[in-house]
Amino acid sequence: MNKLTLKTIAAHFNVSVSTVSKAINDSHEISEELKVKIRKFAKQNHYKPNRVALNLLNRNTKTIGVVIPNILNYFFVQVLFGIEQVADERGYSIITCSTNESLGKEVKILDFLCSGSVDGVIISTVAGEAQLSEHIAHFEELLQKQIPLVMFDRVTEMIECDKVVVDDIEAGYKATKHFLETGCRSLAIINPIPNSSIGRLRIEGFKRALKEQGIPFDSDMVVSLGVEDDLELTISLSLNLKELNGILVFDEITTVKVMDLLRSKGFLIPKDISVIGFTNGELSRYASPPVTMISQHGRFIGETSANKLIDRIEGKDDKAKFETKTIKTSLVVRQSTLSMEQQDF
Amino acid sequence: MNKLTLKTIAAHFNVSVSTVSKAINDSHEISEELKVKIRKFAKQNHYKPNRVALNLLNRNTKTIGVVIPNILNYFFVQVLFGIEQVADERGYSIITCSTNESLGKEVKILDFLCSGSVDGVIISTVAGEAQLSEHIAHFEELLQKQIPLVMFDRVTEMIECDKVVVDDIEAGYKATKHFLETGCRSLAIINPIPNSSIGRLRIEGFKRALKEQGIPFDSDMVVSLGVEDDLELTISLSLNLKELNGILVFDEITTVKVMDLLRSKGFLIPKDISVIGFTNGELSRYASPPVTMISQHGRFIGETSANKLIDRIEGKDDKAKFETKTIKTSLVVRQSTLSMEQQDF
DNA sequence: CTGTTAGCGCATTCAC
DNA sequence: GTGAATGCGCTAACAG
Repeated sequence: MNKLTLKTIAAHFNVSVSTVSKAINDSHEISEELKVKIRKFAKQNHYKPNRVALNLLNRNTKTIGVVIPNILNYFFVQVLFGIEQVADERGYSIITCSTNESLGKEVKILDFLCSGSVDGVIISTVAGEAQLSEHIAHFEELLQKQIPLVMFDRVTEMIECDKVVVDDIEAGYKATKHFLETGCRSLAIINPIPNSSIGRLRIEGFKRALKEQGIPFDSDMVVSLGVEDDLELTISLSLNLKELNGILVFDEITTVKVMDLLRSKGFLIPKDISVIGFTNGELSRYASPPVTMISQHGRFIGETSANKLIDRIEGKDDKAKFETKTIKTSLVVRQSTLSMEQQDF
Repeated sequence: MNKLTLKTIAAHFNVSVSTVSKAINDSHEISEELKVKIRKFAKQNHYKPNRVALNLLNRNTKTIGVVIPNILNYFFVQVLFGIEQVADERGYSIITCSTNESLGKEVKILDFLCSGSVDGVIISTVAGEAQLSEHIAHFEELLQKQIPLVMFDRVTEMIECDKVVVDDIEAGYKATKHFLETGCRSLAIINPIPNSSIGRLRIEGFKRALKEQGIPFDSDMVVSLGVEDDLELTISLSLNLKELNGILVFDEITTVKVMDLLRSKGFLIPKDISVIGFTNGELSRYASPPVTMISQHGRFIGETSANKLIDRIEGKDDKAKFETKTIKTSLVVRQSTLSMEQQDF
């Protein structure tokens, strides 16, 4: 009973394959009697049309490929969750690929995704702008094959497609302003994603907020942290913690690590140093103290991306020009920063 | 240039489709000259064989379906990570489905997965034993279609397949013993997965450890927590916190929530009440105090499941009887429990 | 009402 | 060396 196909059923009833097909699809062309017989048999034996065959026939797969840099990062999981929701509602499955922050793997994955296994792709690329200028071929292949593409979060201007981005300038501005408003004026940034353009944008917002208050920006305020770098070493080499009273960190896990480090060195948060992080996940909520965070609304980003992609796939906005949607962030104020009132005294 | 197929290429060179196919697959039957010409053209235009067509031809998809109850749960993400690793190494893709703890959705998903889109399935079922006895059909269909199936974590004896389980009895025992050894003898359990058999096993281990010390077990010690239940209300109705000195919680997020609650009621952890949780994720490491946890080694569970499934798919252990692998847990001791030394004085 | 034919894209016989 | 024919499982157009 391994393979139950139209053919098998046809043989069983001594009719033709197309008759069975029509019967199962409830065509009016087939006699009621025969239809009932066939459908009953099909139901009993759990007949299901082979999706692969249908995919070949319809030239679609009702599947979308999702490519993220790291599945252990809560932000991306939130996005994935949003995508999953929408995909499910609209009748699509998702095939998830993690690049583990490796450009090589990203190329391999995109190559694979070009081969007809998916109807469209949602990606947050691992490639920084420098790398992309040399290594953009894997994207162009997708575009050339007319496979709809939506980039989110880590995007690039070098590729023309729909995009869903966070308003990172505003996010950096908002966080910095909160520092300033609560009396923290000696600030630093820790950037664990130095290759990505989003870091640059957040720093842009940081600068803007400083400028408004007439505080000069100095590039020493920004500490880049490579994947391999030791947090403690890097920080002790680059920052004079005693003079700081606010640190902005660009991802969630690094945020709590920085807080651990500060505590172990005897600093009190937020009394001595305030901390604001990015990505409002569970870690921030239950860390001690609970962390003031920029929420990028990952789930909403996922939903937006998925809806846009599926619209594209289904040709709903066939002629519409590519669109970049900007998702506003929120500052979720908790106890790792001083309160406004506290500061007033 | 949308669709570049063998046919297109054949037309371009005025040869037959099969010639092109052979040329591209480097068959010795084709003249060197023509082969070079065709292959060069194919490369330049990024020809890629259509995977869907190949799937239909080979009757496989090199894809495995992964079904988990909740993608926002760190344990499952860890497992997913492990599966992804192995799948990638062995040339498979994964299609991820989340049931959101809904049996109805699980049925739908399994139904979908039966239709030939995957070569095998890895699942942690949402169904408790009671539900399964009424609702096992969706699994039997998979088995009947000879689609290899591996269950992990939340498994059931009612289905015959390969399984990867956590040694939950031992885990419950280990955690309880740690309480007892650090002087906590008045214990309680909070169980947010009351439908699942794994809760029962952990409680089993709990009882065993109590018995060894001659402490009677009372079913009031176990508090079940439904998805909709309010944590604070349920606890205040069921437990007398002042008399307790140890709480064992069966998942990670509930663990930190319980700790938050205890703190807000003025209890010190671990001085007044010790806490041990399940799933050793980031939350536990960075909570305050860092939490003593049972680690189930989710990533390893994922790797083991994926390897077993792919072995099955590729017929490497065709005749081998179904196997249940038990993964040992570890107790990761941190500061939410008293230290042994402390206790000695 | 039912069956025949054709084709989705590909690889694999088997003729020539 | 090259090409025609076959079939994976299915649907749709067209005959009967």
